[in-house]
Amino acid sequence: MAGNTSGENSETMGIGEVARRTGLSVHALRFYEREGLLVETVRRGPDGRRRYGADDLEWLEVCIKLRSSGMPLRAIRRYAELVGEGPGNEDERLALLLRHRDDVAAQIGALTSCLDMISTKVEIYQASVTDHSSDPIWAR
Amino acid sequence: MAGNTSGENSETMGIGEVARRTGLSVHALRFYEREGLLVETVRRGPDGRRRYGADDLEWLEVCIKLRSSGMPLRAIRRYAELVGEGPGNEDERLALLLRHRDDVAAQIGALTSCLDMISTKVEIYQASVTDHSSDPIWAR
DNA sequence: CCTTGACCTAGAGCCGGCTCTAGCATCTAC
DNA sequence: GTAGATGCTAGAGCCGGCTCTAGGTCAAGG
Repeated sequence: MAGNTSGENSETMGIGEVARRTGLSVHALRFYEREGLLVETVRRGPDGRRRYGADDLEWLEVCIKLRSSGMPLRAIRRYAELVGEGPGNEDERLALLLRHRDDVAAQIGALTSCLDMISTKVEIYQASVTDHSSDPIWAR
Repeated sequence: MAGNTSGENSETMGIGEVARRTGLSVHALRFYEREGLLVETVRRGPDGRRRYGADDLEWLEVCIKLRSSGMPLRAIRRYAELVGEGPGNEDERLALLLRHRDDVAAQIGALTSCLDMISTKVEIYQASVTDHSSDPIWAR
């Protein structure tokens, strides 16, 4: 059996295992690394293959959350750079996070307003589906 | 003065005016029409130019809300088709809206969880920025 | 030995959703 | 009658974010 495919609690994982655990594709993992999202490039085994540790996994989960909340790769890269530079730039990290927090809050607000509209339409259509006489409602 | 650029309450508007009012670009407006998002193709003036009515504007606002909540153009097109077919397919419109409503709710859920993570980090960094002694915190 | 499977790099390709360009028509105001 | 604004079409281009391909390495197992 090649690699550590089924390694449940191995100290370091191959890229396939990380893909399984994070839900990212191996392609995406290599892509993220090329794009500089990973604080430091992943360590390699003596065979030149990537070996991920638990810390890498944790950081990837952070990246995934940032991405899934719409942070562009550029910004995540910047954050990773700041983290990689070590202590001393907490103010900049904070500023970046605050900006993104506002952004996410705004997204939630916008989505909530969309949800309202959709729910209103849903109610209208539910009425027109159960009660056929309300067909000619001017609903779109 | 060409067109009805400043028409505040004109019965029909040119594409530029609609762009101003919706925030979409004229390019995007023509693009949306080509893509079939507009229920029926926009009426034209005798000069061959698009004339938008208040109903078009309302529909565009719906499209904008659907788009901004992440509904793909394909789905909006489908919804527009259903609306364009007139009464009789309310069940299908409803199904489509319900699917999207679930989707939006899920998005809000995901974003809220991201917001939590970000807020946690914000707190950590706010502490480390005000209180310099907490620098060596293992924060990322 | 040879197959299988996990992994590697470099780089091309793709998809959604616009955005922009070229080249032209029309209208109004000066 | 010409400048400037507004509009038209067809189609090319762009950007972000992956995704996939080609061609190869390496280790274990049968």
